[in-house]
Amino acid sequence: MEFVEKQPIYMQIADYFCENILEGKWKTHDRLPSVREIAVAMEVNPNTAMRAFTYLQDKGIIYNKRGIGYFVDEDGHSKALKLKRDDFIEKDVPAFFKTMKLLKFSCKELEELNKE
Amino acid sequence: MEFVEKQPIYMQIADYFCENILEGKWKTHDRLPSVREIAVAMEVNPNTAMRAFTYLQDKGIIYNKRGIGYFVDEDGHSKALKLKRDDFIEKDVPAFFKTMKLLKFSCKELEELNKE
Amino acid sequence: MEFVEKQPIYMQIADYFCENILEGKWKTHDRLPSVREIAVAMEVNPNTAMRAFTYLQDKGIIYNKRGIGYFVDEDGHSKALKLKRDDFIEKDVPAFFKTMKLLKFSCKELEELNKE
Amino acid sequence: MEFVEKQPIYMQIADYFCENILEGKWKTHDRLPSVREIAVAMEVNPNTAMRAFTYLQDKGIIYNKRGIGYFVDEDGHSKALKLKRDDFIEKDVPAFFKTMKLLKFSCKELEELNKE
DNA sequence: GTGGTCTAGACCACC
DNA sequence: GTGGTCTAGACCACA
Repeated sequence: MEFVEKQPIYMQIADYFCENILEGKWKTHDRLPSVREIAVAMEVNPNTAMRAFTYLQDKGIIYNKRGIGYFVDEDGHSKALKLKRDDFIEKDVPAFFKTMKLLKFSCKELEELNKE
Repeated sequence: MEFVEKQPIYMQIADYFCENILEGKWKTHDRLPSVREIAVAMEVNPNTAMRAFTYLQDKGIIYNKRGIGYFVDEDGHSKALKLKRDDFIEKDVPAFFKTMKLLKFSCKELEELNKE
Repeated sequence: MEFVEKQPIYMQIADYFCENILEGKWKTHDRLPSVREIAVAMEVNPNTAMRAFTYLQDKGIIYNKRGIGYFVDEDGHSKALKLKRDDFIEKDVPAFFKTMKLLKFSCKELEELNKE
Repeated sequence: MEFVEKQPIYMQIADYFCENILEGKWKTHDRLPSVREIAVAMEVNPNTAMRAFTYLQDKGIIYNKRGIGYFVDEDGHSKALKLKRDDFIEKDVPAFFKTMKLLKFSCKELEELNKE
């Protein structure tokens, strides 16, 4: 049996910023909080916060101005959307359908929950 | 920010048995593997396996015959179903819809993935 | 005036492995030294060695087997070649031509040095 | 493994003046900017700028008139050229050929890049 | 033994 | 102030 691992903290931070960019909290060329601010606010080591930013930069979602900070990339929103959608389709959706099937959860029931 | 911790192992084991009962692998009054067997098979401390059984017994899904083992309860299947459905409806479904909304994921797209 | 920065150590380590893969010292699916071995051999912190590997893994040059080590990827050689060539063409070659021009260094002279 | 350290700043400044003399920006007996001017312009400690001049004076590329300033030597251009060429031939060219060989970079490819 | 994550804290260059 | 790199050392899961 394989046990489920927790998501690394730096990934959860990256996810957090991804989601906030998708929600429009930070728009193109907006400056994100500094590494140190995040470290304090999230009670995390600066290195861990940094790692989240490095990850997002690698993905082309944010960019860096030396000595100033990190900013949402021109294509940040769309890149974040693609990243999250791919993940959603690959992992979340199949798992969701599997559980639905296991619980004999009908699409009708699902639709009613959606309306609420 | 609060970080997501990993699910305790005993809960993952309890989930595993729940799912297998729902799938019909173990039916009413079937005897489940012994704590020791599970501990060996899953490479887990016997106490951890025991804790999973205690949890399932509390939920009325399995019962215990002293010195013999654990068995699926008369209502085990339905109780497991209810437990899982409640959890599904309370947590998984809202989270799923929230993500769908965030990603502008249409029901149509979802249906197509379901067909595949 | 902008001063030239030194290449980060982890990048120099990554370069080192790149070059050795190109030279054929490590071939496809060969296991590279462990993070700890490198740290000791190069008198570097394990984190720094790790960072070099993470970088090479991101580039698709090496891959990882959990608990075993890092290995040269199927396409590792070609990926490393492309990475290095792009860098060479973008940076080294223009700088080289610029210096040649500055020093009035003819192609003929260059060719003679090449023969030696 | 030995890691490459960055070039000392005073050497980078010396290089800068060498290049400008070679480009003809400063000709024989031209007065170079004062140590203080350089220090301000390059945001560098005056001692560092001074060290660059001392180095160039040692090489016979510039000379000093006490209380007036530094000037390009009679043979400054040719000495600078020799210095740079020697360095180019001893270090840059072999390194360049080595990389070319490693990357299987043909002379033909190089020529085409030169034309552009 | 392996890699992966994380903390604590340092030093650096750039703005 | 900002990020970038690096060290030292810890704990974890996996093999």
